Amino acid sequence: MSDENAREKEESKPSVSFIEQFIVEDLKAGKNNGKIVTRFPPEPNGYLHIGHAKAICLDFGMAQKHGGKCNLRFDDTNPVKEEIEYIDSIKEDIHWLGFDWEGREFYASDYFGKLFDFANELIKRGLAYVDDQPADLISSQKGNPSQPGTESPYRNRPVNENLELFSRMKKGEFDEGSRVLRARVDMTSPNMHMRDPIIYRIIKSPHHRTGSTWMVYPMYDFAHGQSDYFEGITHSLCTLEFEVHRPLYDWFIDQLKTSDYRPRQIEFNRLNLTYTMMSKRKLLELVKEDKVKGWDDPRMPTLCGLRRRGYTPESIKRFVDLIGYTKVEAINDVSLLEHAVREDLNLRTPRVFGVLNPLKVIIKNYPAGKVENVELINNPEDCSMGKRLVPFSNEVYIEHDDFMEIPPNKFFRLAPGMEVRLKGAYIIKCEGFKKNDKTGIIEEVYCTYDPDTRSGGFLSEKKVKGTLHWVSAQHAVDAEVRLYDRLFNHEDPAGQKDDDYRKFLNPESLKVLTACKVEPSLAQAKPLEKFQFQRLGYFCVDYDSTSSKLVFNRTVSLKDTWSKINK
RNA sequence: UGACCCAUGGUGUAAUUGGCAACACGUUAGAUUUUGGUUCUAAAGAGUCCAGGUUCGAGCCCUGGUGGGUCAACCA
Repeated sequence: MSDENAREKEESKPSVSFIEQFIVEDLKAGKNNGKIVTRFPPEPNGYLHIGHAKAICLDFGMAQKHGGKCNLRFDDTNPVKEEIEYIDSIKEDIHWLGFDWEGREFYASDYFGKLFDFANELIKRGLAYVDDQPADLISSQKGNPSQPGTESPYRNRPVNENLELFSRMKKGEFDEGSRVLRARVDMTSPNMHMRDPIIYRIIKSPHHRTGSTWMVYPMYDFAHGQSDYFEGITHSLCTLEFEVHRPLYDWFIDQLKTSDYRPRQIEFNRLNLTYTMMSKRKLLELVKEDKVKGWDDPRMPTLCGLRRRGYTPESIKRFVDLIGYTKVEAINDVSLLEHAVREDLNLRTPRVFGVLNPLKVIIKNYPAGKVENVELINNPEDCSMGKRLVPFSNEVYIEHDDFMEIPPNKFFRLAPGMEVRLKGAYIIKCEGFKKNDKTGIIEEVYCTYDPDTRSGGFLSEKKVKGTLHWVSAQHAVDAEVRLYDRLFNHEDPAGQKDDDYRKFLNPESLKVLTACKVEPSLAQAKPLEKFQFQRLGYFCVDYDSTSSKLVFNRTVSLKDTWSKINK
């Protein structure tokens, strides 16, 4: 690339999402005193997944880029679904991604008092009322999207009565489901959310933070926008399905605001990935039904699952950056995510030798008992990562797939009469092999080596078509390797209605290889340490295996051009 | 028979706001390579859902269609 091109490429500005355009316009117009404050508002009812990462990158990223702040706020308005366990995992995952809320850790439950006061204020203004009807009746009175609703008989209840009933609801004098507080908006609105939405319901389960102080809890619509307002949020970024909630969001803000300040809700498209399912509820089912081995199962799209699988925060952020934010309901190809992780791992991981499916090669003319340490470059992409010594001897393991008795065309590896280089060591030639007559399985391969072809040596320039990775048999470290395929074999299990996603579960999604051999240097590898097993893919050391062996999770395979040739 | 939102190569996004449709992934071919990886080079692939309109000029603005999505939890 010429200097000019390089400069041009570097200078070409990254495209700016429509959201960022809105933000820049607002800032320019001096809205909200020219400040930007965002928030990331998870409900603590599950683990964060890569879809949340998309939101996190936007919420924290926009604030960071435009000199603002981003709060962490737990949307904990429904005690029956929420648990403290999730709060800790959420915080850990956000930090892992590399974002920080700088101590601004808030909870919707912090505002229960203010929210309650505001509800009473609405009642006094004739904008809210207690409805004594059961859920199904209220629901049917709402009509349907093409037919207006009808008003509740309690809609015009006197203010004092409303005030008293609501106060008694709060104290727990009534049963769950017996009464609700509704905003008095417009039963004929074409927008269902404006048809006197329920804003408070009676729940008697204790809340993980406020205990049994409250017997009434605000609904999402009555908590979210107001919480934004209380925190001084300027841009409330959420996913597309909340678009129809925006008029109601604005309606409450209108009742609440006392100055020019007002938060603005902007919606963007949710992340969908092929062969992946992102519904928290269904992910929870997978965990509970033991379809996977926990929230951090490396096949899960959760951040802890991806982390355990070997994904880096950088690769996830890069991916999010690549897919962008729009209002189109897109389905993103997992291959783009895999590209992002390969791109990152290629630069940062040391290359090592590991053999997943060992086949013993005996080098007949190499002195038994002799050991040479051959020098290998840890990472050709980054020479600062140095070199290491790997022991070589007369018996080595190679990949079973790297030998074929009858090789097809363009097979560049070992076969009778063929020569290959053992990377970093010698060129060897196959002179014979041992085959089990009953099973037809090749059990050993016999070779000779050419002493002059040692890497860096006299005839090291000699070319052969294939270069194999290997592990000295006597020095090899036993290891277990877990290969993960996609969890679903359907491109879009997320699009399936109800619980259909189960029938797309891929029974082949986990393969455990227990006879693997890896080079001795790996004996000291630490949990979550990442490597590229030469010619095999990127691997990550697992952290809590039940196996006594070293366990590796395969993050992702290398791009495999051979299988394409083979087809 | 409603309201709101959306529509650009196979996929995801761009298009200086009305000026020759670009980038990434993927695909194909070639070069390099002691990883069939990486890197590099090239190619194929959309004329922007449809029909009108405004304009010298429309992916972008207007009108009308078509297709898809969201909304009728005391979930968020």
